Amino acid sequence: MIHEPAACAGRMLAIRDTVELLSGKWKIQIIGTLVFENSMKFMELKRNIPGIGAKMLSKELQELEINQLITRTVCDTKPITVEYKITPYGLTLEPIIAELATWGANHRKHLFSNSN
Amino acid sequence: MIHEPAACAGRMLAIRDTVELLSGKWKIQIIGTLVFENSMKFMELKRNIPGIGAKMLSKELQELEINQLITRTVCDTKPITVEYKITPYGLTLEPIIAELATWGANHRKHLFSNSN
DNA sequence: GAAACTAGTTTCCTTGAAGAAACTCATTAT
DNA sequence: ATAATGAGTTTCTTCAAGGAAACTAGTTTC
Repeated sequence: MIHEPAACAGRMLAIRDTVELLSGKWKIQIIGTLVFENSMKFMELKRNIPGIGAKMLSKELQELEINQLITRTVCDTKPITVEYKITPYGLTLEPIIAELATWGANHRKHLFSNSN
Repeated sequence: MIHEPAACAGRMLAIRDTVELLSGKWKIQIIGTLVFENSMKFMELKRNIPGIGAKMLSKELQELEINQLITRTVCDTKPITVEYKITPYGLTLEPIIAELATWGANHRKHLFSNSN
């Protein structure tokens, strides 16, 4: 923990990079699911993430793949299925996901204890 | 780490709660700055966060205050200044901010080692 | 009295993110 | 034949997030 202005600016840059990579309404949820389940088919993901449409799911998955956080594998099944899997690199996001989850869970308690 | 579907759904809910609380282009940066600097005036924040406009800064600060992550204190100076300060509760976001920062920093190295 | 400073607010405008619905295409079950 | 399934793509539309610029208001310095 350094307080030099330069180090601070670099830190803010890093934060912005991460946030931008995970931007979009569904990316964190997709990653969160895949970190947890390791691998899922397109339709399984769609069913698992309530409210998401095919277009959005497809788009977000493409962007995650471009950033090497997940892999896309076409499976030779009838009918064809596509398996999405988290990469080892994608798994390095797990601490972030975990912190978001524990903070959110705690926040519920905080709200409850505050609203008498 | 449980894999029951109910626990998984709850976990996803918690993640969404946190993400929503920090939604908006500037909130994480504001929190990041205030976690680091502890307290700042309106204009200091504006100068510290490149690109943000007065309207957005004001709006995001209001929302953060509503969620008790920061406090707003009018100082009796000439001209008046307003001090924004992170609350103890806001400080509990520090692990998230820290993870975002270290992941982003690491991502830079990853990109570098991957290109050529 | 003009200009400058802090801390905003107001108005007006643009653009991109997101959604809904229909469509493709290959295969297979009825 | 027709419906269903998986994995998308395409089109069309809308709404809200965000930005720019001007404005308020109180005080103070030039």
